[in-house]
Amino acid sequence: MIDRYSPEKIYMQIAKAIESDLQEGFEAGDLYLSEKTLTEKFGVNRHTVRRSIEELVKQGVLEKRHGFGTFVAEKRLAYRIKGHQRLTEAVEANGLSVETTVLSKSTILARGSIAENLQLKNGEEVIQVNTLRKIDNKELALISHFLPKAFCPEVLESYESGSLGSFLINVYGIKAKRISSLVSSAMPNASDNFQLGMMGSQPILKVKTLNKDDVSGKIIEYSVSRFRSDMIQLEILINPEQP
Amino acid sequence: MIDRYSPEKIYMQIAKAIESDLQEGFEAGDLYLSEKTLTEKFGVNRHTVRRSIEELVKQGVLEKRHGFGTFVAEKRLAYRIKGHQRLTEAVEANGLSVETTVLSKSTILARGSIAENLQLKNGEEVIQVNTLRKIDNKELALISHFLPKAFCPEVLESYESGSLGSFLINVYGIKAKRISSLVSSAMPNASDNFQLGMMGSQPILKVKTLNKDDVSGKIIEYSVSRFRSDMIQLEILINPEQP
DNA sequence: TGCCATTTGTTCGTATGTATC
DNA sequence: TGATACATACGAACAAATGGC
Repeated sequence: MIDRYSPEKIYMQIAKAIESDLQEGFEAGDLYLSEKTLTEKFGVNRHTVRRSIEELVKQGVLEKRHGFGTFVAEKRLAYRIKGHQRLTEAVEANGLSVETTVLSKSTILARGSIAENLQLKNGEEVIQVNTLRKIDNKELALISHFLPKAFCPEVLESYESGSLGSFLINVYGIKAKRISSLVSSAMPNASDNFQLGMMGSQPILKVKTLNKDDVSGKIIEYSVSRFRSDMIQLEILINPEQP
Repeated sequence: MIDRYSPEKIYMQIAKAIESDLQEGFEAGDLYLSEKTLTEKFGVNRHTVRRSIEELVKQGVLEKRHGFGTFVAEKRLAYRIKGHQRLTEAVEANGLSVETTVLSKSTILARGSIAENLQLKNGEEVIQVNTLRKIDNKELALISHFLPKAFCPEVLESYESGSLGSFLINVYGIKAKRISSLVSSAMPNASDNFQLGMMGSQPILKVKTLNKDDVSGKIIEYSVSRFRSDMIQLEILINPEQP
């Protein structure tokens, strides 16, 4: 099963063997074989097996839980978010509902990129709201919203759940419209990993969004969203109605 | 220096120690201490040092080269690509030039997502061109272009370098216009890593783009770009000229 | 060219810690 | 509490890549 004289590293040979093994007798969510079992099956050291599993975890094929075992990773659908839609609208267009949890609310002082994006002076008060979005009971995104406090102080007191976009419409009659997004990709930090239920081996898609009041044109929200990359694709349509 | 009775793992203590060490006496690009030196400095096993370095590589703080050593990672600028621009235009707008290398050209038969996106039947001939884009002599992106062979067979024979967009203008008088992009994030495979000069610990930003002929409206190119996430941010402006 | 020292990469062995059920 | 499984750490040896001589 293992060719010790091959130029291909043993841990890579095992990783490939496990991958084809998975396609034959395992389904997503199944508990996979223990390190000990694999060690005996392939006749190698436990560290070598661990190295193989590490590769597959990095590829998103397997997931591990300390003290319990190794699983076959769930294959997740990718949701398409159209450029001009807000997250909630886009997902609901797919017939799914988004569950929003407010993780924290606080007042901070504007500085750096937040001040710059909201067009505020350093030191002006900003409301920060952190929310977790779930679809189908699976963590999808962590969003940090930043709003000028002078503009919508009620958010700090009254916003508890649901779409922040809807809240702004209901309370202020303001329809936030996205004017630009900055998309990048990065590895999640420990806190992101924890809150998104990730294993640390998959990247996140980071989207910084600027929303303005559709009527006055004033910037009312800057947000930083961190999406699980295994659950989302952003679809960007370039000026679809223009000649 | 190391507290063996702390609940914090030794490799994490060392990772933090190295990180502050870097801020004091090292600059980006510097060769860092060898594993052997660190082993002696911290009085731990080499595996433990390697585990610490692994963390920092994952964070993008350090980079390694087999047989040579460990480096302090370069801090790279993020280039902003506006939604409606082609890559070459956008980067040149920043006063930089893009170097294009054609890695391979071949004819393949349309199937799956390629057939679907180019609106071709399964089995129709498609030209695939793989290119590497560099800025400032640094690898930025790998792009796989797919074009219907019936439409532009000359690409296979004559396209050797430079922007593919310019080639299409020069030879056919056709201005390709991007109509949609699908953005996602993933870990690179071994080949991507190699060609982009990456170390395997950083994600890539994947952009699937559909381009049509501005005049006839016919779809003429489908491309899949893999950007180094440490060098690029995509800037998306949503219908900027509309009310 | 080839050899050598250095450095990172892989593999084995062993022991102990920690989480889960 | 005990059994099982993954996590951390130490020690040793050899492989593979690099750069200099």
